[in-house]
Amino acid sequence: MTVTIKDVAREAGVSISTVSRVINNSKPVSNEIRQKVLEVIKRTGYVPNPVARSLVTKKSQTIGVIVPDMSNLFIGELINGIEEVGRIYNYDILLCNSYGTEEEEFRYINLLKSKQVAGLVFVSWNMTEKQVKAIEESNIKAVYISKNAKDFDVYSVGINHFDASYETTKHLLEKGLRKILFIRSSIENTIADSERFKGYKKALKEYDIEVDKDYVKQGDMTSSCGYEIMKKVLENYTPEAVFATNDELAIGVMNAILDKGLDVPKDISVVGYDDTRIASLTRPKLTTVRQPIYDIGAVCIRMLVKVLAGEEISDKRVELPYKLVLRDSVID
Amino acid sequence: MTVTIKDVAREAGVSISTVSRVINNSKPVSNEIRQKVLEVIKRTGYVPNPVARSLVTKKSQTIGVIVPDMSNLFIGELINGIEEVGRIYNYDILLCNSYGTEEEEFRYINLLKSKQVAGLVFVSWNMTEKQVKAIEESNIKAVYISKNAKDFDVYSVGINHFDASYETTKHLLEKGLRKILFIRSSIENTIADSERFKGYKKALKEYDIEVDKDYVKQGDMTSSCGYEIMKKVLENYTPEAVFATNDELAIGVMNAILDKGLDVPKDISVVGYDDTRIASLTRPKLTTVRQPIYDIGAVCIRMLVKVLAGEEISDKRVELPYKLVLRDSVID
DNA sequence: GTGAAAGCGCTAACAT
DNA sequence: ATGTTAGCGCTTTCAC
Repeated sequence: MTVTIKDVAREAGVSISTVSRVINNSKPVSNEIRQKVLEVIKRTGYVPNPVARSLVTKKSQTIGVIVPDMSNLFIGELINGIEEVGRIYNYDILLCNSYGTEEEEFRYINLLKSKQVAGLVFVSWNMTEKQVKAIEESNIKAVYISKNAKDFDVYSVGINHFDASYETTKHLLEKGLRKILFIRSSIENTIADSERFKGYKKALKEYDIEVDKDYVKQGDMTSSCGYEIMKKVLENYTPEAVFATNDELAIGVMNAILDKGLDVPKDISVVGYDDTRIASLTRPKLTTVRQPIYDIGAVCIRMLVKVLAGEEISDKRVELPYKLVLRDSVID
Repeated sequence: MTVTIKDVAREAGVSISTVSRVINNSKPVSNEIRQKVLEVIKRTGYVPNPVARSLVTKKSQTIGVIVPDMSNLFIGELINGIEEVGRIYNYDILLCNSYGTEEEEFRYINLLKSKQVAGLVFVSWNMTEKQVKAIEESNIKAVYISKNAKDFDVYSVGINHFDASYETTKHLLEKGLRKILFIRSSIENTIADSERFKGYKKALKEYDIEVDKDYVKQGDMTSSCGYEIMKKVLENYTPEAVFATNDELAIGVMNAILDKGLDVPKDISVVGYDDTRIASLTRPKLTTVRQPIYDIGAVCIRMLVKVLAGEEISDKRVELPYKLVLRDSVID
């Protein structure tokens, strides 16, 4: 049988409240009794029942995490960070895979509410006003991770995509590359131009280059999409460089170029985004914008813990350092 | 305020027991009253509190999943399957990342027990007797996913690694390749030769080739490990083919060969294992053993649900079909 | 077929 | 500083 608070109380010759006080440090207990209780707890191997605890406190030690796809290196690494740091604060992770569909996201928000999760980490490729509304109405404290989280008045963690994109584009420009194809994620949902696109535009402008519509493509963030886009582009014209907004996309692009018999980077330079593990596995190795993915997850959960504790947060948006990692897919 | 069973009872003019009966279908309720209760539930948007429910039933609708690494394509895809199918059966996923360390695994087993999870999916690269013991003692029903799960008398899902490995090695042999380097995972923990290694040996034997110790290497399952192993090998001798027991490893191997100025597959053929998403992203594309990863997860959770329901399971070990996927990394 | 009541293991007033 | 007690929201005997 599992040992309960009652057993401990009886065994230690005290009331259950005293035991409760000891395990929660909620009220002063004389040192003598505390030691006695602790001893019994240790001896019996008592572990407080979190379910009973949740029932009365109406809070669990569980944090819901909604992600758009588990089989994605970015998400996986993110969860590593969320999970590991969450564990330090004694929180568990209840994982929900929405596959990026709004319907599922709403279902999960309700589910998590009924589960009385303490808080929520909401990860999305592109978040919307509607989602924020739904989460706010549920009264679940949340921290967001999304490319466009900056556009909302919510707690969020990420990098400065504008700067990163600007710096990357400028790097290509400095290498003498002019005709730069930009591949962005499909923008349905997003309010305005993405930060990344803005950064791209700013860099071009500094070089007095106009944004050519033919040089801005969009699609989902998969390698096959990158492959198809690039294949089609190469049938019509040949850019000098491609800036893809994630690594998989970039690899798809690179493969399309390679399969066409062209060389990367000699004929066309390619740069990716994220620096997931595959970025250094390709040949040529991919030059890419490194996001500190694990840290984003870690900081995110720390932020949530703070919010849950009612601590004051100076800035709702936290931006971590990024880095343009120079490898072999951009001409030197 | 959230609406409780009491509210529904009052509103419907019945007792809470009756409400409980209709929501659980646990005992007959007159149709008239049932309709009335259902109507109130619908109108008020009542959702039973799963926490309170767990407290009394001592079971939750949560399934614990212990994995060795989230940022791994194999694991990610597996979780997709587990999560999606689990959801169908109304189970949630409580995710635990053990980083492959025994200590964490044991901590999680205890944690999950205290959380009163309904069941457990235990994923490990290489499971041990000790782990099985710990899980059995915890009394949590579990299904295992591990290369060597077959060696234990537990519920498990996977593919027939012996056959797959045999077929793959034979394929290389048939292509005229003789000096085949086999890279296995580090074998501490494992009782005997792995199924995969046995398959490799059987194929060699059929061709009257003796297993050469220099041609069997081991290490962890990362690309960098594969790279290092291969780099060192190439300093001493040149195999005709390499059979790596996962894709990342294989890609590391391939890169070491490429970086040395040799060609894949002309100089050396390489074959991987798993067919994760990166397998078709490399150039040359990787020939590999496809495991139906998503399905393994899906079948696994279905099996667990059955076990939890007390259904009879004809065979504790379920093996799904695998397939040797021919791409470009093996000479034709 | 339905209701009253006990109790799951715990926390948090309220007493003392 | 410690004990008593009332629930948290639900399931489940046990009566009727």
